[in-house]
Amino acid sequence: MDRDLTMKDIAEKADVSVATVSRVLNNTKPVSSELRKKVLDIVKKTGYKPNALARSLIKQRTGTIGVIIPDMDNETFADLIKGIELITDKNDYVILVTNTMGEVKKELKMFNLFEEKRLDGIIFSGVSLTEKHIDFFERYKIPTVVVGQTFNKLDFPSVTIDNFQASFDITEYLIDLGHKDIAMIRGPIYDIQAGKERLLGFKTALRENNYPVNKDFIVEGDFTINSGYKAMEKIWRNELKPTAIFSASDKMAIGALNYCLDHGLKVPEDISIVGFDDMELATAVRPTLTTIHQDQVEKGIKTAEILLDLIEKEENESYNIQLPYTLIERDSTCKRKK
Amino acid sequence: MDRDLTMKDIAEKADVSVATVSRVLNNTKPVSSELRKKVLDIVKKTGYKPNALARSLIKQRTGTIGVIIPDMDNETFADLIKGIELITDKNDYVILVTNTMGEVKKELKMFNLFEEKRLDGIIFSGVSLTEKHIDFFERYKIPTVVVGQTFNKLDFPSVTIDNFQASFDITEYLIDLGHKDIAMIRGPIYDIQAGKERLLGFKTALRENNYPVNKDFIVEGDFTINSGYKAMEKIWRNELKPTAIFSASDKMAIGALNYCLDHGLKVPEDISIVGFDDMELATAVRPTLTTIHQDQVEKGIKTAEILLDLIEKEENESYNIQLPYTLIERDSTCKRKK
DNA sequence: CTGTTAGCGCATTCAC
DNA sequence: GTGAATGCGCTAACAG
Repeated sequence: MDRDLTMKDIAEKADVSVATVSRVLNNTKPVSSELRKKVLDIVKKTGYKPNALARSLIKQRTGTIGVIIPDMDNETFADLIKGIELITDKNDYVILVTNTMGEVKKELKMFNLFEEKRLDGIIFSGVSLTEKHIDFFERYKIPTVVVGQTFNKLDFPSVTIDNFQASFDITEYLIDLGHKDIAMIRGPIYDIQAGKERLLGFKTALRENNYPVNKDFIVEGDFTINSGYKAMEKIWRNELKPTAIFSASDKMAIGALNYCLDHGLKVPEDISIVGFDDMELATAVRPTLTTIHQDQVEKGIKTAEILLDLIEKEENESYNIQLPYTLIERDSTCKRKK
Repeated sequence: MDRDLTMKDIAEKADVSVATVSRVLNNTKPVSSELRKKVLDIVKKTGYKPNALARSLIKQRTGTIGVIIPDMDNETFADLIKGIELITDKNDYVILVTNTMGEVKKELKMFNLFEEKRLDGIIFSGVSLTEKHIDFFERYKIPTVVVGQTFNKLDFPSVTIDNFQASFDITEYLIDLGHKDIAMIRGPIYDIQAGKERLLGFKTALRENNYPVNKDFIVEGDFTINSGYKAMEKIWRNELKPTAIFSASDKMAIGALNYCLDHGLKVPEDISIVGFDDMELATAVRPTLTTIHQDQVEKGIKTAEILLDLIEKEENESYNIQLPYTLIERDSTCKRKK
C-alpha cells in the first residue's frame, strides 16, 4: 500500500502552507476564498482524508466511546446499543463494542484497552464489580455511565427502570386475577437489578397481600429459555401446583410456557404465565405473553445523552435515572378458575 | 482531568531514557534486568498506560477493524459479530461496530470515518453496492472481507453458504414428503443471497420435479415476523391452498406459523412450514421449526480469520468460501395427508 | 546494552 | 490573512 496522503502533500500541491490547509479543513480561522477553493479542489481531486489519529493526539479527544455488555446476542442489549448508536452517530462519535460474556478477565482487558486508546467515555452494563474494577476506576477518571444496574461503591450516573416496582406491579396483577399460588422463576441474585430487585418486588407483593412466600415456588434460572424450561419442570414437581408463574425474563417465561405446552397444560386456562422485558419473542409465541414492557432503545438513548453531556460539559454529578415501564396484558394470563 | 502520564515522565522517574522505557514496554530490544525492573516498578506504581494513538501514528496500525452490518438486533448478525469478536479479541484487535439499518448514507459515512481513523480492515455484510461504494473502494485500498453476500464488481474475499443449494434441498425435502402445492415467502430480490439465490433454489427444485411454479404462491416479505404473517395471509387468499410453505427466513416462517395458528389451521397436519437460518426462535415456538441450520458464529470466525490474514500477511487473493449448512427436521413438517 | 534524535500527521501558537 | 515553528506521545534508526 502506498503511503497515505498527508496535509503536507496537499499544501504543496495547492502551493500554500499546511496551516492554511488545516484552517480550511477545520473552518477554524478565516482564509481567503481564493485559497480556500484551491485547497478544497485538491482535497477533492486527491481524495485526501485527514488522519484522525494525529488529530486525536493533539486534541486529546478520540470521538469514540467504549461499550461493554455481556452479550449482544440478547435482544435487550442489541436494542440498547442501537439506542446508544442513534445518539453517538448524531454527534459524530463512534462506538467500540465488546461482549464480555460475563468474564471478568475480558472486562478488565477491555477497560485497559479503552484507556490506552484514550476513548472519550465508557458505557457499561451487566458488569459484576470486583476490587480490580474499583481500582481501575479510582485511578482512571473517565466519563462513565452505567445502564441497567447501579453501584453503591462507585458513583457513576446510571439509567435503569424501577425493577422492584415493576415486579411488584405484575405480581399484584396476578393476584388481582385471583391467583394465590404464584411461583417465580428468578434470575441470579448477584444481578442486583434483574435478579435481586425483581425477586424483592415479587416477595413484597405477596407479603402485602398476606400470601405466604413458598420457598419451593421460587426457582432460579439464568435468563435463558432452557433454564426457564428446567425451572418450570422443577416447580411442577411440587405437591402443590401453582396457577400462575412470574418469570424474571421473557426468555425464561417462554421456557416455562414450552414446558407447559409440551406436557399438556393449557396456557392460560390451566396456568397463567407472565414475563419481563417485552422482547420480540413475547409476541412471536402463542399464546402471546403478558409482560413488563421496557424500552431498551430509549434506555440507550438516555444513557448516551448523559455520557455525551459528561464528556462535553464536563459535569460530574452522579444520579440515577429511572425510565418508565408498562404492564402489557396479552394472552398468556387469565382469571384463576375456581 | 490531569494531563496524562507520558513515557517521558516514566523515564525521568526511573532515571533512564524514553527509549529504554519503550524497550522494556515492548520487549523490542534487550535491556538490563536492573533497569527493566526499575522501569516496570514505576510503571506499576504510577499506573502508566501507553498512548495507543501515538503508537498507532508511528506504526501505521491501529489494531481495530470496522464492522458494518444492517442491524444487530437481528440474531443472525449478533452471532456473526460474536464470531468475529472471538477471533479479533484473541489477536488483540478491537472492533468498531455500526448498524446502518440499510441506509446507504450511513454506510458511506462510516466508510469515510473508518478511513480517517485508519482502521486496519473492514468487514461488511448486507450492504447494497452503489457507485459511491465502488468509488470508495477503488480509491481506498484497505483489507476488506464481505460476509453473507458476494459482489461481482468488487473482488473481495467473501464467506457465505450455498443459499441456492440449501433452498433446493429443503424444497426437495418438502417434495419428498409428498407436497406438491408449495408456496414460498421470499425476501427482496436485491438481496442476492438471501433473496434471489434462495428463490432460485426453490424454483429450480420445483422445475426439476416437473411441478409448475405458481406465481400466486410466491410472495415477498422483508424477513420480519410481521411480513411473514402478511405474506401468509395473502397466500391463503388464493383459491388453491398450498400444503407446505417454504419461508426464506425463520422469522417470516414464524409469522406464517402464527397466521395459521390464529386461523385454526393445524401445523403440520394441515400445512407444513419450513424456515431458514435456525435462529433461537426456531426452537422457542411450538411446533418447533424445520429449517436450514447455518452457523453464524462460525461464519464470523472464518470471516475474521480471513481478514486478519489479509492484514498481517498482506495476501491479496479474492475467493469465496462456502460454509456448510444442514437441514434440521423438527415438528413443523410432516407427510402430506391424502 | 543505553541515550539522543528525528519524525509519524496534524493543530496551534507566534510572527508578519 | 498567511506562513514558520513547536509539540501531542511514541518508536526506530543512529551513535556510542
